Amino acid sequence: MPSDTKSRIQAVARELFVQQGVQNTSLRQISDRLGITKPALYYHFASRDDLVRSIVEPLVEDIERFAATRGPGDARVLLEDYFELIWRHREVIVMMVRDLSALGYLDLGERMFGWRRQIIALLFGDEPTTAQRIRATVALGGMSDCAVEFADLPLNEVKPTAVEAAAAALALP
Amino acid sequence: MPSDTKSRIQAVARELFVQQGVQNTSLRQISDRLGITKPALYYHFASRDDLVRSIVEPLVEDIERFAATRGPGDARVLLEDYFELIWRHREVIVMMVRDLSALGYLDLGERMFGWRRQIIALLFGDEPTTAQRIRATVALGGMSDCAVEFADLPLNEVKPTAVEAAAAALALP
DNA sequence: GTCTATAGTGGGATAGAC
DNA sequence: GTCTATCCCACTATAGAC
Repeated sequence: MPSDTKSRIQAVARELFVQQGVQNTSLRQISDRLGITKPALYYHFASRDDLVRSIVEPLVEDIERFAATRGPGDARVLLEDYFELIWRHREVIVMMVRDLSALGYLDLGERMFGWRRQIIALLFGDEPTTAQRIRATVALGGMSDCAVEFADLPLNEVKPTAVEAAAAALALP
Repeated sequence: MPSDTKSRIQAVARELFVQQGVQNTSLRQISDRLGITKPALYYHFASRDDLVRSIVEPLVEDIERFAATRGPGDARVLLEDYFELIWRHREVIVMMVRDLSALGYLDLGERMFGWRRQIIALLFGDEPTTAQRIRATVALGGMSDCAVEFADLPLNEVKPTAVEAAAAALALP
């Protein structure tokens, strides 16, 4: 029954963060919309950063599990599963990429770089050539852009073509 | 002779913005590094936003000219020229994408959407199918990511493969 | 063209009552 | 769990002397 106050705070905060950016959203705005006062937030979260972190965490955990638990396998299936992963989290991804510098304390820049390297390793092995890394960047970055730009379309109108384009960028057979 | 104070302010500001984000950089930091005081900046720029705008402007003008003055032509050449365009501006693009929400007052989100639509029109005509728009997003977004992620490599080590991957994503012959 | 001094604002955060 | 009241801080911006 996660409709307690803590969850409601997170829901409102996520909505405001996505709409207008993390930096542009104050605790005041969040508490106002909930009909409570600013200090009340501090009963549920130790700090503003703590609140932001709690919203980004599910995405981070999902991606890290994806990159860590997967073995080498069919590249096309990997692209499909990766697309579904970022599609599930596309709202938080919008929030993240639009405000990366505001989330600097989470080291997201560095960590994203690490995730991508792991996925490239699944595609091309531990020592990919520069050309392979470039192709993988077009493929993975392009799919991310699709999940963001076509966020309002149904998944099955976007995924097949996005995966097809990414596979072509990778020069998959 | 653009080594006057105004240009030096812009150079220092751009460097700090790229390094640590726009929102995370204060006028104080900029003036300190220049060895002048904060109010001195206001002699050269009407406001903080005005300074930021002056740094983003060259990129915006270049892209808008690119999208506006070009006719339909060879798609691969278009990809090549587009890549060189974003490569030239990759530092400011890093700054922009890492802090999009801080630049909300410049309407960059909306305008980027418009630029991309114009370039897609050059590739696929005025009424592209959804599939064409998805493929174009993978191609153009993927190339942008490359310009950012491989910013330290020489152009001719990145461009050929990035363009090749983008062309494949578009399903070009 | 640059300074000193300061106004004015808004944010995050805490103390302590209820 | 939520409130009132308040602190402290950093920032943008302006006024006015030099």
